[in-house]
Amino acid sequence: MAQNFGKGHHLHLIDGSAFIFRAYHALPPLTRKSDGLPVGAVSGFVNMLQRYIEGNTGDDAATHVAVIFDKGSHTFRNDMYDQYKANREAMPEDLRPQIPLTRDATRAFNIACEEIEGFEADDIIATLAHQARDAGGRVTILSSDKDLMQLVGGGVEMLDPMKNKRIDKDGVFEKFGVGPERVVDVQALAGDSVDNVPGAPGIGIKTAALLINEFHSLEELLDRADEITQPKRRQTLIDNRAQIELSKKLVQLDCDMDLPFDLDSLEIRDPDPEPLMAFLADMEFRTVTKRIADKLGVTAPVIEAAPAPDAPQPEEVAFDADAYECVSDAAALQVWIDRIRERGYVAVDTETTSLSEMKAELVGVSLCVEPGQACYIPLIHKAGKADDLFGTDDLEEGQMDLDECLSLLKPVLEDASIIKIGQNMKYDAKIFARLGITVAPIDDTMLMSYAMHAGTHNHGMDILSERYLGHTPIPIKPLLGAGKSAITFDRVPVVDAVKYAAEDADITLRLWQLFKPQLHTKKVTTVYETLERPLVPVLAQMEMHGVKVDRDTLSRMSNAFSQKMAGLEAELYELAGHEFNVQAPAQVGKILFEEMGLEGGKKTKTGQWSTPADALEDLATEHDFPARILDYRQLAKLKSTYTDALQEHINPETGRVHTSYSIAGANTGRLASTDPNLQNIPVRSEEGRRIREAFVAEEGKVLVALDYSQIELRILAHIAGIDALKQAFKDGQDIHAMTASEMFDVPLDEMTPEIRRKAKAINFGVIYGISGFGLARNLRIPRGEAQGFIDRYFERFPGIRDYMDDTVAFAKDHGYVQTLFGRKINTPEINAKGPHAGFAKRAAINAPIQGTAADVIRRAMIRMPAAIEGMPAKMLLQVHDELIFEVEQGAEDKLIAAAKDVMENASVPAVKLDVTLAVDAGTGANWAEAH
DNA sequence: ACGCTCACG
DNA sequence: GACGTACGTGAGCGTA
Repeated sequence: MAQNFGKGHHLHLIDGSAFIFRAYHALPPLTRKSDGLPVGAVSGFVNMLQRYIEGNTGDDAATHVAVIFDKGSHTFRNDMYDQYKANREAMPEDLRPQIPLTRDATRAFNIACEEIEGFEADDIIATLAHQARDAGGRVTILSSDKDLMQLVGGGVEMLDPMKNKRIDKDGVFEKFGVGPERVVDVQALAGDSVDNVPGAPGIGIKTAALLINEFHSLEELLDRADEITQPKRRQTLIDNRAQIELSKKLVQLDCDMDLPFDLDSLEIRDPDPEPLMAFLADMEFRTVTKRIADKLGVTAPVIEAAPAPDAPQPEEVAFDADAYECVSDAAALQVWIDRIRERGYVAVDTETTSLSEMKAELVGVSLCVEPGQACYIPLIHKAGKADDLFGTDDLEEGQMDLDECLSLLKPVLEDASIIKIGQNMKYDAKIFARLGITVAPIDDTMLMSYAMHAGTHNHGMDILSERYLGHTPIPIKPLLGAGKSAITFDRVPVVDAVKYAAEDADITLRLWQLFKPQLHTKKVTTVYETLERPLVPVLAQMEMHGVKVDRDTLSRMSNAFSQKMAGLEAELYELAGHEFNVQAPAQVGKILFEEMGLEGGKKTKTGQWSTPADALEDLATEHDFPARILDYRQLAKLKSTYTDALQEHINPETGRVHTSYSIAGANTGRLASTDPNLQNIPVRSEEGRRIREAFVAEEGKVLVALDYSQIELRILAHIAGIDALKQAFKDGQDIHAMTASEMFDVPLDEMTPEIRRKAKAINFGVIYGISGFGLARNLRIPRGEAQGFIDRYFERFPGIRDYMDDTVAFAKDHGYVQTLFGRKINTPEINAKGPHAGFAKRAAINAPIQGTAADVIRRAMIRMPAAIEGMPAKMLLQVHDELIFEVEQGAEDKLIAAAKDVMENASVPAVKLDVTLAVDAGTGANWAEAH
């Protein structure tokens, strides 16, 4: 039979099961309205197929494609080994009925869908890949399954759809340490716990690769096993020969199956709209049906609305960008304002010329009062085209006058009886504040999501919309472009802006309707209302105020650094004997470990030499070169990240630096500071600390810094109930010295700095979920000794061990951990197997401690404006356990008394701690002095 | 865009 | 000696 498939053709093989499981885990458990059939995974699967089809263009586009599925649970491998895949978890109940639907979905898209009883999908993929390769075509396998890596090579590649990463021969080598043709040999030795392939006990991928590379093949290795030098390894291979040979058969894919179809039958076909629409309508997917209908240029079928539920469901109204209204005069806006007053709430979104609120100009405002009913009010869109070099700055016709719009909106935005809903409302509130409007009261969908979902995903609008509304928002990129040719939003034509901007308000309103009741069922309403939402106006004020930074001080330091760096550079070239890029770790590593021949060099996972500071420090005791590299790096860091970059952030209008705090950035409840990050200004080194001298108080004022002393250890003492620690804090003792005394049986008056240093490291280690390895590395002591310290610590403070065990157990039970104030931090990875496991455990142990400390300072910040009202003082910055104020000279004592009181009592009345919270204060003309 | 390195609590 | 490890962040640089 003549076959057409050959050179120039490109076959895509999609691992269907992988798609299904990803779809299942990525989406909430959606059900079909009419009968409650679970369809979440089908919906995700359909979306992934649609996205795949849309993305299949360009040079890599497939000419042939098939989705390959497993069929039946019993395969020829079970006949060889009855334990094969025996420890697989059963398929979730609500996924099982969706499996056949994914086949239907594939066929509905007119994509070939293949499965064969008694074989795994991997075998079909292997056979097809070989056939296509032999015919001279290209093959891409869309999967991240390492079992398929044996197929790579000769025109066959893999594509990890999750990371969008192509895996070629080099990629396989990275994973297995051998080429694709020896992958099965390595797998046979290493075994696989997921598939329950036994392999050789005690041998993993690393050792297996070593052996195979030495003996060239598994067969030769087994025949010559007696030549292996390590006695234990030799015996293992001799004893387990049969098991290893069986393992190889289990992992070896069958690439020579008799297939009842040929490659030509997989040629790409356009979807047939009729059956596709019928399938989607049957699944009752409203949004995706409409989107695909638009793509295909057909009318979407009408999907019957579900029988009336108690509350209007957000997803009942399809998104329709053409339905949004462009408001261009006062009369039209008044209609919207009447509707807002009628309802008592409105979703608001602003469009501006910049992401930086202190520079951004308001370009337009969107409003939404009901799902699907949104408008956009364009204000200053320019008429000139973006690519028109002589583009005029004349305004486009049909826009509202800015002042007129604001004067109409102001009473609504400030009306105490109308809730203004936003996604990241701090941004919009600052834009309005600069225009004289104080937006209140507010709700914020980003913060609602953070209160419910911290730890599971981020809280940007795109991700929330996709996850919880099943709708992909219109992307901004095509409107603005990217890179150098990017334009600002005021250059976007009004017709396009309306669709994009109004949709954002629409999405925000729908998310609000969905999230609001969920806050109650997830029991985080109090967290949202007392720890998240009230922080918005407080942070907005701090950010707008900014901190004064002295440009001359920074500029002088930059120059001094430049000179020193030039000197060091010359010295380094001399030492190396040639010029090189001092800032490129790969080149530094090459000089150290190849040219100079130093020992102990490690490589990173990308195969480059690794040159972190601690490794260089060890080498610096013997050699000048690494010492000078360290000197250079410190200066380069200080100059580029601080003395140079900070100058760029001085706002020309205010002369101050305005950071932005993200409330929902860190999973634990901590804030994060960006643009610039003012939470990592140097302090630990003398040279770096001087940068804080550039953070100054205004003429006639001083800076005041107030910081919690040992707050995390105090919280640990409370949560874990460690009486000795509590007592020490009560007595105002040196906590690390006390720990050292307990552990090493040294009386306090005989304490040495060295012993205290060890105890301090252990105290911190405990907060981070201590491990012998980590402590050993930190203290640079042997691992056994470190483990000994930890054992001793747990012996003296048994409550700590209990806290750790209980916390991990709680996380495994509930999928989250909690702070003392009820903040939930989700721990989706806690039941993971493998290297992920330890990571998740330590994060779970740390989160309640770090998170409670974060809650405490949040409460203090929220109460601060009222406590210092009337004082000539402003709160400027937060650095996790520290607050920085600017206050008129003479008023500092009064401020310190008031602010300290708020901070020390921040936990009450919600939580009464067994330990007191102590706050240290400092003042000065600049931050270095105040700290 | 991503990995490495390093600044902070 | 199977694997990789202290917790939480953001920014600048080099390399692809």
